[in-house]
Amino acid sequence: MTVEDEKTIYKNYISKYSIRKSKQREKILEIFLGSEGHLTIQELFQIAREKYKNIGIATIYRAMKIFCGAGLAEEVDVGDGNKRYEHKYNHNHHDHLICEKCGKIIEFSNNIIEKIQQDICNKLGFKPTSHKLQINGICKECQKGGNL
Amino acid sequence: MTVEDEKTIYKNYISKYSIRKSKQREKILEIFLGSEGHLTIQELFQIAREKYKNIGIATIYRAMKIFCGAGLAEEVDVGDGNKRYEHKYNHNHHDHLICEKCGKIIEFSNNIIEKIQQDICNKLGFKPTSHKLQINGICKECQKGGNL
DNA sequence: TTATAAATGATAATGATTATCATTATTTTA
DNA sequence: TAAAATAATGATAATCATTATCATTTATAA
Repeated sequence: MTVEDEKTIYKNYISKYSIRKSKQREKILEIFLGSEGHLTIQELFQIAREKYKNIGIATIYRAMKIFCGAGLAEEVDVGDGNKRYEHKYNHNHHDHLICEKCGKIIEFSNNIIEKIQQDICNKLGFKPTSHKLQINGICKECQKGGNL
Repeated sequence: MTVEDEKTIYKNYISKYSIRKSKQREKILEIFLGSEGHLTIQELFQIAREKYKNIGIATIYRAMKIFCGAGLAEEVDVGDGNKRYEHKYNHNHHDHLICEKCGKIIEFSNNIIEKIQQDICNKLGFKPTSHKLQINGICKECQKGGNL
């Protein structure tokens, strides 16, 4: 079961770096693992508040940073001024289509694009560590006027 | 001469939208047109201050927004928390390699990548309005330890 | 179990951007 | 051309996401 794998990765990570465990952080991990999509800090905070009345937003920030370090989460910046987080473990690299009307994020991936990027880097002697491709536009549903 | 073309575009644009002319904004336009690279608001502000002692930073923000509207400038967000501006007139679309050490921005473009993006959008019924591809990494010079 | 040091929650600080507003400058029009 | 109308400016307050601080709580090691 994937969630168990991810929890194991988390446990190994905090053990390796002498990070102490905390009930709050484990609750945040559960919320994150149980979520789909690309949640913002604010969204995670609101969900966490329902389950842990006094949790502070700083704890969400701190936890997500740790999950990113552990390879479980990845920041996604769609340019709306909010950091978002998506699952990274067992998820292949992908790119994003972002609907400017409804905010929906559609994932896609393409091997040829990846390959060309590698070639370009090789040619320039540039050592890539990460890359992102975002296409902004209007999704199929919103073109029909579905989401106004 | 390209700069003259751009000034003409600017004049036509402000005329069309009943935007009044201002010495400050014209100075900012000159600085922007005379610059290479991808300047931030702060950088533009500092240069403008040298030539126009009392200019306010809000005026830089306002001017760059107008230049974007006129199709002369385009915002570039490399994820460092600062908006940057590059020339748009007579510049084909291109993507960016960003060096994580020295901050250098290298431009590139590739027709095949563009074509594949179109195909993906067509397949999904997604109507693209813009897109950006950024590759982060270490540039050739910094790999040699040149920029530490 | 006690000493230690990390984690938390509240909130202050930061930094980029936007809004506000009195003043100045540009246009319009009489 | 002069006066009226209104946009632009500069200073600065407001906003908003994120980070830092710090007293208190909690987890771990001795």
